[in-house]
Amino acid sequence: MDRLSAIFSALSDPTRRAILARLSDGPASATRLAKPFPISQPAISRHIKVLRSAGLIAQTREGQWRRCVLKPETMAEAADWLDQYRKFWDQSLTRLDTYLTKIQTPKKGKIS
Amino acid sequence: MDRLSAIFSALSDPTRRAILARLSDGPASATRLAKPFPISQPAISRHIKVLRSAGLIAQTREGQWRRCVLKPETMAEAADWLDQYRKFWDQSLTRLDTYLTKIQTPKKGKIS
DNA sequence: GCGTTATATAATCGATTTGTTATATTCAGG
DNA sequence: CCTGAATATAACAAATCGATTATATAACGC
Repeated sequence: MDRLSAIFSALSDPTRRAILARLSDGPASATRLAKPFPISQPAISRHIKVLRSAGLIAQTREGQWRRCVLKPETMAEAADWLDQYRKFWDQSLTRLDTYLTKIQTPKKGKIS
Repeated sequence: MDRLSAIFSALSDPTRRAILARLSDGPASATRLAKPFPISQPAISRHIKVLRSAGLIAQTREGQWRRCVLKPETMAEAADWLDQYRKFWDQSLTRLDTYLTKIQTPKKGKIS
């Protein structure tokens, strides 16, 4: 699977998004991540594996447990893709487009 | 399926992302959307259905064909979710931030 | 109405996903 | 070493996905 598909696919599960949300408060072990969820430990382990395969988190062995941390640069890849479309919904950003258009066409008249 | 999951899931397929990319150039019929792809018409029809169910596109009957258009506000929902995490990766400035910084400090200087 | 075009739906198939329980691995501490 | 905690893996079942072919629906032009 291509990288972007893996990222979006990993994000398409509410449990995994909740795990990411938890990790935005700081690193945590898999056991701690599992706590809020009514599913088994192996199920969480697989969710973690999906997130790791997509590059959204990293795990480092730390003695007995494994510390999970966010890899935000991977989320940025998804955000960058979506940003291609930002101009279609975010009128306020047309300020930027206007600015860029201006500097690209320094003296000529209408920008429209 | 919850809305955000449906959106990310719809975005997790390269064919569907290509369809959205094509629609960013303007509305198109299903047949026209299908043209670049080596898969059957029903397969495209289902991809369109997935995108429509997620709210990423809309279709309006237009005589014999159906006009597909982007619904960018739905993409904004995914972008908004990701933006919660932007602070984790975006230490430096985005283009917009750079622009806003520039106009806030009109003194000029290095463009780099 | 008829044939053509555009599109959706149904039936089906194989691959993937998500959960389960059971078991293995790996480390810490006595 | 042995026990227990933390985590991964295996084996399996049910659900979903993405593709196919065949068929249905709806509108157009004659």
